[in-house]
Amino acid sequence: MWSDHINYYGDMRTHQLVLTWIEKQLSEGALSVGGRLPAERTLAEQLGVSRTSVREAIRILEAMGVVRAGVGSGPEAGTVVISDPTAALGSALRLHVATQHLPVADIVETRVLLESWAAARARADAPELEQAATLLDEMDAVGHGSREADAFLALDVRFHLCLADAAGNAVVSAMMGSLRESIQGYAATLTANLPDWDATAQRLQAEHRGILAAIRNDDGDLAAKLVAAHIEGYYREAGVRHAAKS
Amino acid sequence: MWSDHINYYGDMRTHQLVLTWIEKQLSEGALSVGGRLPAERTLAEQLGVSRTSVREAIRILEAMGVVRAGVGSGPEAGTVVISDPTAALGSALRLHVATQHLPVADIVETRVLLESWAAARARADAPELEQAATLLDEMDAVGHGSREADAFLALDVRFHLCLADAAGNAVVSAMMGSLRESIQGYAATLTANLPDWDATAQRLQAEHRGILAAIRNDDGDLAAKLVAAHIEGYYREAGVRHAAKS
DNA sequence: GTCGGGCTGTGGTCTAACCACACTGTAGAC
DNA sequence: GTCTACAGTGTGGTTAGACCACAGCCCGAC
Repeated sequence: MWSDHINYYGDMRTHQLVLTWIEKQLSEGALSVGGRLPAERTLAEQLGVSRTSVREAIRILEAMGVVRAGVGSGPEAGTVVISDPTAALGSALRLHVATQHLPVADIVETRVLLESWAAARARADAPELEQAATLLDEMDAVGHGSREADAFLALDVRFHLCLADAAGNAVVSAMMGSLRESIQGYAATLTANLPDWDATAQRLQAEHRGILAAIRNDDGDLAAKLVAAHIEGYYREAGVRHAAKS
Repeated sequence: MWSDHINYYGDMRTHQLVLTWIEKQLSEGALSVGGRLPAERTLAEQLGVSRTSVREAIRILEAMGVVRAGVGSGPEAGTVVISDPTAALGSALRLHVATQHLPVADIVETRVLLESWAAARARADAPELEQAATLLDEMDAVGHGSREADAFLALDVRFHLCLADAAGNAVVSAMMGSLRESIQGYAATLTANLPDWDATAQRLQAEHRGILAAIRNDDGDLAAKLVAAHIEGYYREAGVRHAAKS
């Protein structure tokens, strides 16, 4: 039966065999986003492995943001193929930050790099800019006080992601989102260091509008400079010495 | 006992509970790189879950490049904490490329972005440059013929990683390595498109030396330009229209 | 026609067992 | 005394089988 096939993969661990099979299906287009994997029991029987091994492979894919598992029956149930690269990169980066082998400073630096590039490259007529403008208005609308800082920051994240999306590079967008996610918990605590949140929020908003205006004026260089200053300024104010490499 | 604790995490899936516990240990420094996780059976008992769930969590960490599992006994055995962000990002990107939701063009573009930045920022006296020079000599030494192209490309990967490391940003290095890995299979087939591999290899080597010289002369801007031209030129010659976004 | 309750198929979890592996220590041969 | 062979021990790797919760579906009672 499939024993020859198994032998070909030799010393590969069982769940890796399942992963290879699924990745092959994806590459060949037999599985695509929105499609559903065979049921775990079915897949196990098809590949001649135990359900446990199939589940381990699916767990990995789930962690990678490639599939989503849902119980029950119906269209929302089963294991369906999605595509959420941000989730994968984000949790990976977060874990490695936890091991303290990825300095937060390097993450901030990379974020500046990616966002500057995105701002410089964003198209002035990108539809994402409309959404970005809406988000800025919402940020103005949130009340004052430290309690509201979280809401402000949540909108801030989406604003920056909109700018990244406007550059039209899915990889850069995903990486930016994951960088942001990986230090989200970190950034949230930073607001406590700020002497005057209201003043900071107003300054950030002014900077946001300056960046948006620069992009809409097709002044990519200016937009990139403003973004870099915006991010670095925030972390510097909150007490992170990230650019002090020397 | 731990039931209160369990209730706190409420609807969290069991393996996520294990993941949370391990990540907490990492954050607190109770576990660090080189350390060993408790044995699977022990951990299962400690956390009050089944070994299955513990294994699923460990599988995810393994896929993320956070741990390495080894059978047997002795210092090399057991589940030990490592830190290989490149592995995580690489396989994640590769999988999403397979779903065709991450265009190869975007990956190449991002690679140009990151490598240009790294070249511009690399220190002229970085020790990694020595290694890079050695790699160039080795590339010269490999024989001609398409059979040797693989060996050449393998050294080429390491050369570019050296340059990235010279910039001193772990996140950028990891992302670069993962980008390269995610399209490795893709890039290998590209050489078949080349009309004259020997000529291409010689040109690449000349460009490599030019880049290295620029970095050593502290001419970051030139190095960045050369790197961008180097990468884009290769893919263009091999038949990838990646910059043709318009 | 509407409501209720089983039926079915999905992932989620657990238990218990076995295997392969690599070291470790000890008993025996020399 | 030293070396060798081998059983012991602890590790991850894998499997089978069972049970649960969930969500949709279908059919019968009313």
